[in-house]
Amino acid sequence: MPKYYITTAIPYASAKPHIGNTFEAVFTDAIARYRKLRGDDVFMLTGMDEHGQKIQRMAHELGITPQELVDENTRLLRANWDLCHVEYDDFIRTTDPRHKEIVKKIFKKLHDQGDIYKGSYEGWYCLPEEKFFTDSQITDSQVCPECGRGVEKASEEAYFFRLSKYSDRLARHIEQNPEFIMPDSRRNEMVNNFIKMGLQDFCVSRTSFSWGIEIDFDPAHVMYVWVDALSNYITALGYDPDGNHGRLFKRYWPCDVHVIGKDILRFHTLYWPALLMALDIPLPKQIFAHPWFLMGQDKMSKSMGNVIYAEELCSKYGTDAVRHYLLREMPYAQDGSITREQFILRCNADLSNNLGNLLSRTVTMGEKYFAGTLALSSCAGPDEYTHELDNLATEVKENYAKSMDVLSVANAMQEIFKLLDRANLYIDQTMPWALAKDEGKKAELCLVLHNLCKALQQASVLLYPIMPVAVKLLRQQLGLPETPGWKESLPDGYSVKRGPVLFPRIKLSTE
RNA sequence: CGCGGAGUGGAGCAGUUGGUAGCUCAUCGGGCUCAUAACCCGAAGGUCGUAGGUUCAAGUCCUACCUCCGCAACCA
Repeated sequence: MPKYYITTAIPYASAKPHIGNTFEAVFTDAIARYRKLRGDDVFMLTGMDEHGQKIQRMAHELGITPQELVDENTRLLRANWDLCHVEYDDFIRTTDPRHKEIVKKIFKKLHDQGDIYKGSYEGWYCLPEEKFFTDSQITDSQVCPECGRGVEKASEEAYFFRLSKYSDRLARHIEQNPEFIMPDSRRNEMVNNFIKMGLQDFCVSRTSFSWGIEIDFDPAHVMYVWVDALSNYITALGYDPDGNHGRLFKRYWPCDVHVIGKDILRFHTLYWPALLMALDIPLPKQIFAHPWFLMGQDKMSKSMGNVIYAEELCSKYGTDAVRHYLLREMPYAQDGSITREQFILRCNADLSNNLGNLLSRTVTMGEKYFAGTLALSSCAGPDEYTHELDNLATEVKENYAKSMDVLSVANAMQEIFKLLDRANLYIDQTMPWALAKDEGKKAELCLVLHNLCKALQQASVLLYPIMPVAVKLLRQQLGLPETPGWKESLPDGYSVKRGPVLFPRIKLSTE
């Protein structure tokens, strides 16, 4: 059985999860569910990044300990994942003892072999904010981008990782493995902006705050984000710098795909691979940087007050509708857009009118004309329509798989709706209500309903990674096992039973 | 001249290797009644950012320009 290891990035524990975090988790979950459906041995990892100065400050301002703060935000994140039916295999927190212990060993090993060295960090320092800023953040005005007060050049003793040493190897690897960074445009950004200019060492420790993993051999320092956070992908699997790796690491590493946001591309495509090279373990096969959701045309931000949270949408319209929207509307490489109106229109068109209504009319006719009991044996033999539907279903499934295989989820979903559209048309073409009036056409009528149930069953398989719970409800009405199988087919005999409306239409006016 | 994208009917988007411009929503007309006022058919609507070029043929390649967005390192 092929293995498949997939991860989300670990969000920073400074705030409750917004719709972008939710998207990433749902997207990753959908891919993981798809791979499981295909029969892979899947391991999905997610977690939380819990250290750093910002956490320390926030906790201080709130009058609580950093640990209390991250405990609460991690709880919120897991609640969000649960709400959205994100089924992960492990959740790693950078404050977990298992993580800290290994990261310390990693840091020590890298230091001992000379990949980490002590130097000094230079930047623009804002005294009142106690923060460093880069040249590009300061512009010409020489004021703090956060508080507007003056900044001055300052330096601080810090450890650095020798990224420069791995420049050439990294460049070669990216060139020889075009699928390593996806989409293409993101790879180009990294290559042109960084690789070609030669990589600079990066800072991996700080002395200006204490909420981080301690560096045992130099207690004045704590680890700065990179070594700490990025390592989560291997510490969770039981990686051991001494070589006594855990079972999971042996089974699942190297990672098949790290799903991340486009904002942290650099760290995952340059820093992380170089760290792995230094540790002498294989690189992940792919880093996929997904785009962002915009609120209409605008970037979502707390200061603009236009941030959307999954909880609200889920409670109003249902989790599966939210998953459907997020996955359907996020393009492969460009930012997607979400507004309340777009959301409602999309749900009504795809879920209520197309999918839900198709199920509804099919099951109703099954009950009305056959008392809910359908059997292939009482159907007429396959006709032209049957072959056409079967061929379409085969084609849709193939295209769906091709798209899902390259993480193009929105395109895969379009395929499913081609089949559902065709089934809705099929009803009008065959007019089962007319067949029902003629006792002599009972077998023909039976075939129509059987073909409709078959189309719904086929669609349910493909929809499962997207909307697991709705699919379960749909299949109940068709008398099928709750969980679909990739290669399953409709049984010869089954009974349909009308259930609650799958996706009630949402009225725009009530909002 | 920093780098990478995007600019397609009212709106949102598809358009792999160049060969009659498609989809969803909205609009208008018609059909049907099994269904969640849902479903089906038809129509109107685009000089595919601008200007050139290559080609028998370009949204699809080349050049220039305009507009918008992202990236531009030790920033979580």
